[in-house]
Amino acid sequence: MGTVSAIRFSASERPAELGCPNCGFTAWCLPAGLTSHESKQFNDRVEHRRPLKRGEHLHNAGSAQTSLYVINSGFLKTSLVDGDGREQVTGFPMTGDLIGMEAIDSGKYLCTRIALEDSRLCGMRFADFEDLGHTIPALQHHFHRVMGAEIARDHGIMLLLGAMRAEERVATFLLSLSRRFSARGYSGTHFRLPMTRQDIGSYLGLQIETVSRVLSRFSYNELIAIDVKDIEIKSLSRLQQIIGDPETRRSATRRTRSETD
Amino acid sequence: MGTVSAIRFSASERPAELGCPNCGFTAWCLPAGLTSHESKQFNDRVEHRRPLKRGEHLHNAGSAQTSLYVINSGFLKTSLVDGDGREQVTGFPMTGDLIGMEAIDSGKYLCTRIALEDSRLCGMRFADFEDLGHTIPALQHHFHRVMGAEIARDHGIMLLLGAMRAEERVATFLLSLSRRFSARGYSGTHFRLPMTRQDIGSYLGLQIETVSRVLSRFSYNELIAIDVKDIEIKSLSRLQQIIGDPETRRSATRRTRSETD
DNA sequence: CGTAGGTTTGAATTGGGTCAATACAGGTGG
DNA sequence: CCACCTGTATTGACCCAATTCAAACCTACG
Repeated sequence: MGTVSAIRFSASERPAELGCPNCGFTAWCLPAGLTSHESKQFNDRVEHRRPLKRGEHLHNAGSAQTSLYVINSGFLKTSLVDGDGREQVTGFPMTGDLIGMEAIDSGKYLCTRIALEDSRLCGMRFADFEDLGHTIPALQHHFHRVMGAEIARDHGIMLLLGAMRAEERVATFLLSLSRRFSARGYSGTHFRLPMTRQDIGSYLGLQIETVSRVLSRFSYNELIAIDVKDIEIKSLSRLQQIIGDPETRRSATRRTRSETD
Repeated sequence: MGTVSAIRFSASERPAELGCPNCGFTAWCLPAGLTSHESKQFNDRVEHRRPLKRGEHLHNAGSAQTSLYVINSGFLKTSLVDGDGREQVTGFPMTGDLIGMEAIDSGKYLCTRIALEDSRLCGMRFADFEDLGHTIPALQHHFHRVMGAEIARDHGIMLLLGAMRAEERVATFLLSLSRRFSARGYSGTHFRLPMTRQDIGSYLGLQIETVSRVLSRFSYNELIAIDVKDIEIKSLSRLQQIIGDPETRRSATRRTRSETD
């Protein structure tokens, strides 16, 4: 469960033509549209990491090293623990996501990151990353967009936590996962929830019993089919309607199918 | 109430030796430690803005121009409005704060920003800002730290919204305002709340009645003295104890002074 | 195959929301 | 100057969505 350490290959150890095979950063850089020369520069700074096993911590809150990571494959959870031992899950980063940006200001990670399933990731020291940005404007710009997107995402979660009812929160969560799986080429309607009900509850500001009950209700009303962690979304549109519609809210809340009864 | 437009002075219109008098950006740059030459480069790109009157919108959600702003003086509120007209206040930026970063990704502001009191701000087009970053590494680094700090702040609010009870939220809010006023040289124990109860409620995920009741209770228990918007914090430490302490929570919740009754 | 952690479901409880009435402050115009 | 009005704040009474408490029930893995 300890923090894993980075493995840095020297140029000689790693065949140059291989680059970083299936490197998360390489994929992450694609939208930036780097030239092959820039791409090589970039690749040389990447710290390749051994895989994280399920349950392993990438780092804990307060630890001092400041690298950014891109998830190559897998699923993590990001959580804060406040002074009183209360946990708040702030995100579930998956393949292609950049993580660790909250550490830039203080030089310490402020949250703990744990693998929800066996994962692989690539890291880069933030100082190196910033250096590259100075010589590769496209990279810099891409980085700024990703940080801006993270801030926008966080604002969306504030809306969820501050203004939505339990069913809306769960529906929003499922739709968000659906979109993220779709964007990565997986099915957006049939997938496995890699996190526990506890994790979902913490993320959504709900108790586990509430999460469980809402999922059961959605299942009863045939919006989804669910077998513990295996979920199939049967109607994206009806799930979407749950959010913000007081009418739909009422009919889906009670244990009543929309037509019958 | 409409969006104000930027005024850009040409070099000839604006006396070079004046720079930007009391420019928010100049102050914002201080921690970056720019040389005077860099500072001048920077200053030349700042778009000076006319003051915002109380109630005026800096911009609305969806508007396309993407500048970053530093608040020179004053107080704003940042809020999202979702499809169903629900408002979520995501922050109360004040003097020295950098705002607008959520627009970098999509090129559109995702939230509305309104002046809570007469304010002045300086803006800079994001593209200009990024250009300067390429030639001034210290500026770039400072910007990254500020963005990272914003992400960290947002995570803290998620903890507040997802895991705290009403009294803890209000106590956290008051302490955060106290710290921010202190950091700017104002009193950290006696200040004016520039926002309405409605705004506070939206920010904290509570109804206005709840906000009002919690403040009344704090006042009854002599943690604070409050006259509508004028607030005096009588015990920072007891306010701090509210957060996360179930014992204190109970005794402060009921209308009972800690000793008497 | 046993057990610890995770999940579901029911019943009782409650913190905060909703509804309603009143109070109050700051304009505004006569 | 006062009378009026509008938006904001406070307070009380009641209610309900979500939590808490409790009891099975899985199911994964050592």
